[in-house]
This record gives sequence, C-alpha cells and structure tokens, in this order.
Amino acid sequence: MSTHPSPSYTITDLARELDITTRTIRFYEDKGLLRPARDGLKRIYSRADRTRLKLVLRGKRLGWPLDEIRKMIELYDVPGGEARQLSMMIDRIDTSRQTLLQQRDDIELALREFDEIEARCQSQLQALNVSDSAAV
Amino acid sequence: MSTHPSPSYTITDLARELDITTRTIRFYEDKGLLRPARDGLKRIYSRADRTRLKLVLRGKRLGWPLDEIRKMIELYDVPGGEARQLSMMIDRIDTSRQTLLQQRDDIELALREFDEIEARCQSQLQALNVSDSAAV
DNA sequence: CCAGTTATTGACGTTTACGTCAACGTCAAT
DNA sequence: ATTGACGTTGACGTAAACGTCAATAACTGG
Repeated sequence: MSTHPSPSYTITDLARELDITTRTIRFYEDKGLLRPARDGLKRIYSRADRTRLKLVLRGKRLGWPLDEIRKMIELYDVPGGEARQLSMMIDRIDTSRQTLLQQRDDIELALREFDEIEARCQSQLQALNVSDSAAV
Repeated sequence: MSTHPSPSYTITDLARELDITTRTIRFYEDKGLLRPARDGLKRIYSRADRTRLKLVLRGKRLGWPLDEIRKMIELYDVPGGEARQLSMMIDRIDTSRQTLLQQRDDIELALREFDEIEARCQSQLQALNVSDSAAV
C-alpha cells in the first residue's frame, strides 16, 4: 500500500494557484479560517488547508462575510461528540441551507429575466437589420 | 379602460416594507441606483422605483457590490437605440450571466455537501440512540 | 561571505456600505 | 404658536476586507 506523500504548499504556491495575495491568506488565518502548520516561522499548508481555502473562496463568490464563512467551514469538521453538539450542527446546516436556497431562487429569477431582456435585444437587432436591407 | 392610479411611496414606506433604513435608500440614490421624483425636497417613489429597489436588494443577497448592481440594473432599461448599443447590452448580459451561473454551481455543490454532512450527523445521532437504549 | 529571494510580523492606509448625529425645513393637529 | 412626525442635507464615524509599506529573519547560490 503506497500512499502518496501528502503534498504541502507554501503560501505563495497557494496564492499563485488561487489568484489571491499572500496578504489575503494571512488575513484569513488571522480571522480563524485557516490554521496551517509551521516550520519555524514559515507556514506550511497541507492538502486539507488548501481545500479549506478553496471553501473560503467559494464562500466569497457567494458574497458571504468571512465571519459566516468561518461558521460554515466549521460544519465540515464533524464533532464525533454528544447528541447536543450533533443536533446543533444540524440546526446550523439547516440555517445555511436556507440562505443557499434563497440565493438559488434569486439566481434563477435573474437568469430568466436576463434571458428575456436578451431576447428583446435580439429582436431589436433583427428589426434594425431588416430596415437596413430594405434601405438597400 | 380604467387604469389604476399608479401608486407612489414615501421613503419610509419603502424602508418599512423592505426592512432597510432610509439612510440606506438615500445612499443607493447617491450611488446612482435610484432616481425618485421630487415633490419640493421630498422624494416620491413610483412603482418602478420600488421594483428597482427590490432588484438592488436581490443583488445584495447575491453579494454583488453596489457598483455591479448598478450596471446590472441598467440592463433593465433597454436602449431602443443603435445596433452598437444593443450588442454591447448583449455582451454585458452574457458577462453577468456567467457570474450567475458560477454562483449557481457553487450553490449546488455546497447544498450537496451539506446534505452529506447532515446525513453523517443523523447517523451519528442514530448510533447514540441505539447505544442509549442498549444501556437501558 | 554576501546578495537575492522568500518569508515573517506589525502598522497604517483605503474602499465599500452604510450608521449616527446635527441642524434645518414643512406640514398637520392641538 | 408650538409640538411632533416626517423629511432634507451635510459631516463624521465605523466595521469588513483587504492593500501597502517597513523592518526583520532565514535560507540559498555564487
């Protein structure tokens, strides 16, 4: 059974790959979104750290504040623990889900409206072309 | 043909209905997102103004900056004009659509992950309950 | 050994999106 | 005439999310 040597990344590796600055990555750590290992002073990012960072960026694309993103990411570390903990987790998941569903509805509406507007633009263009060829 | 007397709203009407402050509404006007009519100094909001404001709030729920929201809203005022204008509109619509589609993908992924995490929580709870009843 | 590259931790600046006064206008009711 | 209720325009404050230095440390090739 040969396991791959789990890859590690420097801060600039991740910054380049994910197209953000090192400042941003350190800032996220300050806010409790990341906890990379250290080699002396240097930060060492594991595969899991990279995954967490990508989760952060997905949260950002959805417009969530870092604070909310942190809570959301914490959901990914399932506490093996007590029943209270577990049902609190489930509550939080439901809350986040509500936000996501609302956002999805908003997006579906916007997409349909855009389709309609674009269709109107296209038919406008069509009308212009017709009057053009008539003018020739 | 009896047309309804198109309704108008004061700034506090809209603030109350949409659960935002008057300060926010004025701020949006400053940023060029709204252009209500005036009665002397007082702002008078038409049905269309209200619709625009609701579009702004939808943009906010999707995490868009006000700047982007303004551009997005401008898409709703179709320029009857030239071919150049129209095809520029279509380009902008496509750009906004790309953002929306990316967001939708992110949401679908997140929803599935949440489902999975919740399922794990539920089975954890199940396991606890079983061991409880065994302990009785 | 020394310059260059890459990293670190502050400290301060900036932009966005408002909140929070302050000072004033206007109109309706007491 | 005055007192609210509602409106207005500044001006300043603030939290979030970084950007931008500056000073310093640690390794790395020539």
